[in-house]
Parts: sequence; C-alpha cells; structure tokens
Amino acid sequence: MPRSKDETKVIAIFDATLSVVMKTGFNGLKMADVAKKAGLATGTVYLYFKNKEALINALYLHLKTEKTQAFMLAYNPADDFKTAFTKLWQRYFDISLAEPERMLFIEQFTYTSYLTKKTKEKGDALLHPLFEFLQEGIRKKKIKNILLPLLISQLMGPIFEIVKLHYNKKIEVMTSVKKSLFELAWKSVSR
Amino acid sequence: MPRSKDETKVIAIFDATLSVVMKTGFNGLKMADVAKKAGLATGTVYLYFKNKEALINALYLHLKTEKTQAFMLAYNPADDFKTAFTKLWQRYFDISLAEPERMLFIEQFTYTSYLTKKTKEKGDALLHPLFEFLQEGIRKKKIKNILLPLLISQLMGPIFEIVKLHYNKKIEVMTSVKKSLFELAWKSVSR
Amino acid sequence: MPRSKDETKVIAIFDATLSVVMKTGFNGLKMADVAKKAGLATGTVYLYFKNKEALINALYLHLKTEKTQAFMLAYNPADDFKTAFTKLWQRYFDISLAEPERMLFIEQFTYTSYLTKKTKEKGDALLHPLFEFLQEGIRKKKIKNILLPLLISQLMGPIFEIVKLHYNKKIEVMTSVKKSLFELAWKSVSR
Amino acid sequence: MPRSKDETKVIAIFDATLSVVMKTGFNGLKMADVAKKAGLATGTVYLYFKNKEALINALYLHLKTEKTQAFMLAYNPADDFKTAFTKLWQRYFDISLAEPERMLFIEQFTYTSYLTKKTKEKGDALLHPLFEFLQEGIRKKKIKNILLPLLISQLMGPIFEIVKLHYNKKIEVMTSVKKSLFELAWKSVSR
DNA sequence: TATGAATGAGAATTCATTCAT
DNA sequence: AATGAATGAATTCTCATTCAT
Repeated sequence: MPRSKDETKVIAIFDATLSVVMKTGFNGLKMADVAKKAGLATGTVYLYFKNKEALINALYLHLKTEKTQAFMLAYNPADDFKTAFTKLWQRYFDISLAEPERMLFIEQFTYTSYLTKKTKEKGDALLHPLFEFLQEGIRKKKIKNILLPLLISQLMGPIFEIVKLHYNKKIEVMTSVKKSLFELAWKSVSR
Repeated sequence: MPRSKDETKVIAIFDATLSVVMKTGFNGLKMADVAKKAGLATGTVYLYFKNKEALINALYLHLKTEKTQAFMLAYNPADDFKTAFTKLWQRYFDISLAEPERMLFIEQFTYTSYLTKKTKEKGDALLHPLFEFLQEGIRKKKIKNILLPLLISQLMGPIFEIVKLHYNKKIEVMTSVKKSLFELAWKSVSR
Repeated sequence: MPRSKDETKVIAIFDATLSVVMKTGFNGLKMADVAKKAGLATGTVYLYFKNKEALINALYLHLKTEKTQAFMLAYNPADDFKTAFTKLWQRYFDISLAEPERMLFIEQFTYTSYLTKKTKEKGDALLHPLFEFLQEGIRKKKIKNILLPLLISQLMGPIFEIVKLHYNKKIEVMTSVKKSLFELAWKSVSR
Repeated sequence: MPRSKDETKVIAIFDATLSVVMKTGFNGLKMADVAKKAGLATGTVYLYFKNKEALINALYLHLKTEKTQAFMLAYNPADDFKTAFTKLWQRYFDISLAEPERMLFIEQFTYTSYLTKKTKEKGDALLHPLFEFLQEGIRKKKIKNILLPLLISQLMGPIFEIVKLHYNKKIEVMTSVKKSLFELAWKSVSR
C-alpha cells in the first residue's frame, strides 16, 4: 500500500527485502537492513509501507502476481491442449529456476504470522486461470479426472523441490533434466 | 542427591516449542512461552539447551529423525519392489497427514538462519536408506533411471503440497484421494 | 534532517557511567541506570556504544587521556629540571585529589575482564611523555638512575594511596601535607 | 562464617574464589565457577557461606589477616630500629611478590559494593602493630615526623605498584631491584 | 518527502540462590 | 552435609516504530 507516486522506491524496497530475506532467513529480516540495502533512510520505508507486516504482504502479492502473469503469457488459446500444457509447464519451470528467490520467499512467509488471511486468498485467486485451463483438460479427457488442487499439487510440488535443490546447489539443472522432469509430470497426470 | 537431569524435560520442551510455533508462527517463538508451556522456568530451558538456536537445531533433528524412522519401519526387505514401494509411500503419506505440524515445522525451519549447516547435513543424511532403496529399484529396472534427487522430489513434492492444503483445510483427504495420488506417483516414476 | 549524532551525548553517557559506578560500585553498573542518569533511553546508549564493554573501554581511555593531558600541561620545557619536576608532581597530586573518582575509576577498571588488552596498551602509551621527561632527568644526573617503571611506581604509588585515604575521609589533605609528601617524593628519587 | 567443621572445604573455596577472580576479574566471579573449581556442588558453597557477599568478605579478611601475620613475624623487638625496619620492609616486599594474587584481590574488592564497612574496618585494624612500630620510630627520631597514614602510603604505595607491574610481566624483580627500591624507601622516610 | 537519531517495549540470557533428593 | 537441577528476578541487548529537523 504505497502512499506516494515514487514507484522506483517501492521496487527498491521490494528488492532489498527479498535480498535480505534470502541472505538471512525470514527471522533475520530487519527494517533497518531493508532500508540500508534499498539506499533509503529507515523512516522512508515507513512512508511507503505502514509497517513490516504491510511490506511483507505487499511483496508477497507483488511477487506472486508478477510470477503468475509471467507464466500465463505462455498460454495461447489457439494451441491444442498438450502443446499448451507443455508450454505452460516449461515456462513455469524456467521462471521458477531463473528467479528461485522469488518462489522461495513466497514459500517462506506462507506459515509466518505476518501473512494475512486476505493476502493468502488474493494470492490463491491468482491461480484461477490455471485452474480453468486444467479443468478444460479434464473435460477434454486429456488429463485425469482428479480434484484440481490435487492435480496442481502433483504438478507444482516437484518443481518446488527442484528449485530448492537448485538454489542450494545440490543439483545442476540441464536441458536433459528438464526433459526428464517434464516427462514424469506428463506421465503422471495425462490420461 | 538432587533430581537428575531428565529426558522427560527435553521432550516436554520439544513439544512446547512445536506447539508454540504452530500457534503463533515461527516469528512468534519466544523462549519464555516455550518454558511456560513446558511447565518450566525460563532458566530451566537453558539448562537443557544452550540457547534458542541450539533448541531449534535439536528439535529439527529430533523431528526429522523420528519421522524418518517411523516411515522406514514400513520397509520389509522380503517384499518385492512394488509392494515395498507402495507400503513406504503410503506410510510416508499417512504419517505426514497425521502430524502435519511436524512436517510443516521442519519445512519452516529450513528458511531460518537458526539452522546450522551441520544440522542440515545431518538431516539430509537421514534419508540415505531411502536413497538406497530407490537405487535398488533403478537397478532392478522397476523405476525410471533418473537422478535420485529428482526422483525424490517427484515423490515428496506432491505430498508436501497436499499436506499444506490439508492443514489449511482446503481439501479433505479421503481414501479415494490417497489412492488417486498414489497412482499418480507410481505412474510417474515406474518404468 | 534528523538530529545529528551528538558529541554531547557521549559526554553525558561518560558522566553518567562515572557517577553510577561511584554511587554503586563497579558491580552495580547497569546500562539502564546509565541511560536514565544521562537522560536517554536505553537503546540510545547502544547507539553510541556497541555494548557495555565498549562503553567501559571508551570511558577508561577517555579518563586516562584527559587526566594525562591535564597534568602534562604543567610541563614547560624552559624550566630547569627540578622546577619542572616540582610543577608536574604538584599538578598530578592536585588533579588526583580534585577528582578522586576518576582516578579510582581507572584503577578499578583495570581488574575487570571488560578491559581489552588493546585498551590497556593504549592507556599505557599515554604516559610516554612522562617517561621521556624522567629519562632526561636521569641523563642530567638530577635523579637516580633506576629503571623508569620503578621510578614511576615510587612516585605514583604513594599518591594513589593518599587519594584513597582522602576519598574515604581518613585524612584531610592540607597544604602542609602536600608539602611533606612532595619532600618525601623528591628525597627518595633525587640524586 | 563457616558453619561446619570441615576447614578443608573452606580453604578450597577460598582458593577457588581467588583463582576465578584472578582469571576473570571480579565481575566474572560466579558462584557456580567457584564451586566447580573447588570440586564442590554449588549448594555446598552455600553451606559454608551465607551468600556471595559473605564469601567475599570472609576471603578478604582471611587474606589480609594471613598476610599481616606473615610479615609481622619478621619483627623482633630486640632489633634496633633500622634493622627492624629493614627486615619488615623486605618481608612485606617478598610476601607481596610471592603471592601477588592475594594482594591484588584485596585491592580489587576494596571499591566494590560487596565489601562491608565492618570488613574494611577489621582489615584496617590489622595494621595496628605496624602503626605502633612506626610511631616508635618517630619518637626515636629515626624517621620523619609525619602523619602515620602518610608514612604508610609512602611505603606501601610503591610496593603495590611494583607488584602490579610484576604480575603483569612488565618487569622482572631481581635482587638489585629490591635493593634499589629499599633504598628509595628508606631515603624518603628516614631522618 | 526524506532523514536517521531516538525511543522503549520486549526478548534472550544469566546467575545467585533454593530445594528436592 | 552434599548435591546439582530448578528457579525466576534481573540484566543486557534488539529492533519496529516514531519524530524532530
């Protein structure tokens, strides 16, 4: 809930917050550090965000929105289902790996008391287009007829895990890996 | 002769910590609350754990060990691979859903600066038996020949997601759900 | 523009610390009391000094520097040795008696684990000019040719004792007393 | 104020206390450390001393008594004044250097709120025999007619300083040094 | 708006002392 | 008497937030 017009500063604060959390964990997140990293005075952060909680909620939504929009861009209604599915999965995978911090940040705060119910709901709502796409796939008998949340879990769960491994340098993700994983994913949900 | 240092108290402190985190989130974890919940004086907690960090690391390892041991009990070397795989998956699933707090707690810990590198390593090491079991499956051509970490991600990722949904009351997990999910899992990794 | 970090506050904290120690003894030194006495919030003290140890080290050096400078002002290179010696001794004596707290405080510090090796060294270094002056006296055969540290001990030791007596109201130091003491001092070291 | 008969334990506690203070400074003195060092349980220390303050006061008096007695043994009323003075000074010097910790301990606690007025008075009273000896010297016109406290300060002050230097390894005290120092002392107070 | 010093409530930790055994 | 675990008041230090400039 920025009050001012200076969108640049909001972004600087978001970036700084992300960076601090990634470096120190969410319990190491201090407003003073965020300010310093953003090149601002502590007080200035409070001109843009009412308090720490507000900042975190705003960032959460910002990241989730950005990410969702980015990957839904891969969707072309003209494609046949399998093609569309493939493009979407790959885009989601690519984005997640390209900016693991964003994804991990979201994960981290989910079970923190900082995150408002409202924020969580808004975050969930962003996935509606994806739900509809998958629903369509079920209707067309392209994928198994299971509850959508389960389907999504089956698809996203592995990606989250891979991103963690990648971020912690436990694995290197090459094209072959991506290919394998996609096959696992498609194999498990396709009909 | 004074009372002797008591294993019971360690457990009481572990339980209290878990309970406090689950009620208030990770950032709401205060040593005083833990002590009160455990029915002890603040100082007593420090008799058993050097400081907050030590407590968290110990609890992390405790939970992870407990969980791993519990689910590896389902493993019977006499079983053929598919049977063993099925039992293990189901046990892991059941345990995770039965005590979602423990699982979520472990996950949360991971993104805290409290957790030592050493602790993480020890935690990872606990999964060795599982790695070996899957390796065996690959050798026997029962499951796909992919990097083990990827395989594990594919198997555990979805379960984590389901547990979260379950814990947040977004879904109800009935037998049919469990069955569906197992099929997705098996379908994706089997040869 | 906020208020800028203020040298006045450092002095206020120094004074407050000194005053608290003098009233309650060294083991009665509490940061909260220092802050209150200085008219500041607890946190403010930590803005100027990293922690209690840093405060004590800084104050030690501050007092020792101040005292050394003050008494070295009595030194005029144009004076003949005996005159210079007399002036310095008297100035040191006067200063010590005028502000016994400062002197006693410095002494007390010495036996605290708070005081860093580095700080002690810096403190010792302050006496260099005095060492040189006495060395000159030896060269000129005005005073006995003994190791400088012994000479200094012989000169300062009695003064420390007198200050303690004075501070504890065991004696009253009048001009006649000062005269006697100077004679003892000069008698003992002169050639 | 030991309550029990076990004098051995009292000594062990005294030694342990001295040792802990010397290692960590008086603000590092913890009852638990004393107990451990003495090979006793914490509670046991409290069987022998009511509390920390009582322990410190008892030790202070113990050390001062011991030291005073030890050096007054060098006094032989049959000796002429100068001989007696010499013996006493040297004995005091030797004792102080041989067990610097004891002397330094006494010094350290003098300005701590732990030490009772009563304890200080008792400690001072121990020096009475020395006062009388010096008074006699004045009467016999062997030493200068100055206030006794000043005289004592003049004699003890330098020794304290030397002990500190010695303890901190700043100087090495050989026979020649001792001789020089005695000469300075005698020169300053003799008539 | 922007600044960053100041605030002080609140959290972690310590340690003298007690007490159950 | 001896033990050392337990206690909890007291203390240090932190950090979200405010406010004077």
